[in-house]
Amino acid sequence: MPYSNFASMPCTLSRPAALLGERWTLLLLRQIFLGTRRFEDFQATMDISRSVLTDRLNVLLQENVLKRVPYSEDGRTRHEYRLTEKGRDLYPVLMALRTWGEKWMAPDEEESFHLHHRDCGGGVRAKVECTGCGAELSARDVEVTARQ
Amino acid sequence: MPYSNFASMPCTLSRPAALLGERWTLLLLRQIFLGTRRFEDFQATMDISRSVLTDRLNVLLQENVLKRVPYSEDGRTRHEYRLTEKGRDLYPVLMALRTWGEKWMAPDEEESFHLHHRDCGGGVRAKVECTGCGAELSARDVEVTARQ
DNA sequence: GTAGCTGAGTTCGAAAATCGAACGCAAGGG
DNA sequence: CCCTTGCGTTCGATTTTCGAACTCAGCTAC
Repeated sequence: MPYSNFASMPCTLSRPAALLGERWTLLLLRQIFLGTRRFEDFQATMDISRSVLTDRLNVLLQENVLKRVPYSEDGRTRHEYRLTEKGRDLYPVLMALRTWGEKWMAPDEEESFHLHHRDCGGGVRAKVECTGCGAELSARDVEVTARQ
Repeated sequence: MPYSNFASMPCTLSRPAALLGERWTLLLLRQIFLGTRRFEDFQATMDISRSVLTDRLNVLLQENVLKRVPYSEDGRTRHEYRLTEKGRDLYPVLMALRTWGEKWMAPDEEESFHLHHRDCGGGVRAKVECTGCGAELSARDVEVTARQ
């Protein structure tokens, strides 16, 4: 099976993993969550090649993670890339990566940006929770019943 | 900046994103969390090319996400790939992908495997939480203070 | 009106990553 | 011995990515 076929696998983990597991896609989403919206700005801040950037943006548009929104500047109409609701819902994925990165890849390093809850100023952390009892879960607390 | 340089960026989100954003890596981790441990089994279930599989396993070994553990079978010593504590801590990342996949990529589809909390039988869900007040957070509840 | 600038891509040859198939190798079994 | 198994390595062909140049539309200045 080529990599691209995972995009159509009947598995709710494989398909997101294949989509976000393409080179640049996670880094592009990071940049978007940090507020970048325009082609030129992605290109400048990430130093990605323009053709690959075009491709990744188009994939995310097609998946309805991003939308192109027109706006005016100097009387000219341009477009910017913004998250859809589906895209905004990827926030836990990015935060899970960051929570992991803070714990395991930067023990005594300054964060390059700081996040806090608007309402109370608290920090931000991703976690896995039981929908039944509300307990926080680790891999070992969870049983897998495979169907394939 | 080439893609690989993100591996040394001083950002606790970029570096995990660059590591897990390599092709196959997320799918490989999925397979590991589902219990696959041996080279041949990865190769068979994912149909990844052997050389790339070798490379990805080595990267994850080097990052200390996986460890090679000897075991005996038929009196022969072999090795299997298992998660370290650092690796097990990636669980929220995978669960965040799955939570997203269930909501947005499979509205009326059977799950290909089922997960439940050993203790109470409940379902599993990833979320982002405020470390101050404990509220569940979405992207819009969080303020970013960039330092770069 | 025409020359230049700017944002947003497109094109294309070179370089890197991935693929698949064959090969290597060590340990056991027959 | 020769065969099998698990686990890789090697290598030539294909696919992706890279980087630099090119295009194009809509202003802005002259």
